[in-house]
Amino acid sequence: MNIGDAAKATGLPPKTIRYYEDIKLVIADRLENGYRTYSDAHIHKLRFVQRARGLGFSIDDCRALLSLYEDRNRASAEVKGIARKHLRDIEAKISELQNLQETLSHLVAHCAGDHRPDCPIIDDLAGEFQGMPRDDVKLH
Amino acid sequence: MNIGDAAKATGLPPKTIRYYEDIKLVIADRLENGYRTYSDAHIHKLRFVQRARGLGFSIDDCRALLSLYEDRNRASAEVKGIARKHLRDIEAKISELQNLQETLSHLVAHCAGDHRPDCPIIDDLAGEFQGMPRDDVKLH
DNA sequence: ATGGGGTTTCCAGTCACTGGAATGTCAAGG
DNA sequence: CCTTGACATTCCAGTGACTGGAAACCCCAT
Repeated sequence: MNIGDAAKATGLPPKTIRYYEDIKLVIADRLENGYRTYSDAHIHKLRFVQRARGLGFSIDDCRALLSLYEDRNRASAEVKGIARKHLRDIEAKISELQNLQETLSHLVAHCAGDHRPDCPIIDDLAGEFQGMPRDDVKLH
Repeated sequence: MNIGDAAKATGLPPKTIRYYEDIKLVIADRLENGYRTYSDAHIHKLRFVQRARGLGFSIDDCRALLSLYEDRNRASAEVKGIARKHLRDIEAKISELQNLQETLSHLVAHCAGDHRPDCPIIDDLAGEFQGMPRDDVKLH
């Protein structure tokens, strides 16, 4: 199985598979002609990485998870630790984005969005509130 | 006002301010000795960009918003358009992250997280469900 | 004149790829 | 046997938005 078939089997682009080899994440065997060749075990690992990336794990997380995956004697606590940390990151990101969403949707709601130049969005970005006049900005 | 004071006034690191000049976002004047010098108008623009970036607008968005900010005759509709698109992006990102969160928190909840090797997180990443045995993965 | 802090430029690195160029290999068809 | 086309290889560069570091320059106080 060479790289094109591996790409079809995993859904990863060939470029990405080569990249994963470059960074020593999943290393293929080579045929005599120099072509990469993929066994079922390789395909499994690539799919594993693909799923982990799809869940937003970093490449370094994937590296750790992959080595835990290959270790029959690992403790599940290690895996859970990585996953929990990632979950916390996701939750932090969500609430950060929700704050942005709230701010932005207020701004958008209060902007007439017509031909007139008055715009609360711009005013907010400029740091003016309650109709404070804007400093005259000199354009050069 | 040179770059260090501009940094203090805006909260942006000097490196970032230089970078913004590099990409022609906010261009300082120069003193005879080659030092950048910042007027109040420059500071306003930098703060404007900082706020917009803080709301997650891309540099390209910032560029557009900044030129609208400088245009007294702009229509607020343009600004609203940019902000609404950004809001849609944020909302999409939030729901994507919420899906991840749900999946991951289920997985974490079902993982014993102890010394034993059985781990539903790894099993899921490996693509196995309902206790299907894992293919023997040959390690090399 | 010396020291310390600020400033300049330029180059490289981050993360996880992605695009493109130049070259090499293989199987099928004429 | 030769060509064609689809695949493969490597290497280099670019993405976004900075950030770190090196070498050199400038200014002010002692």
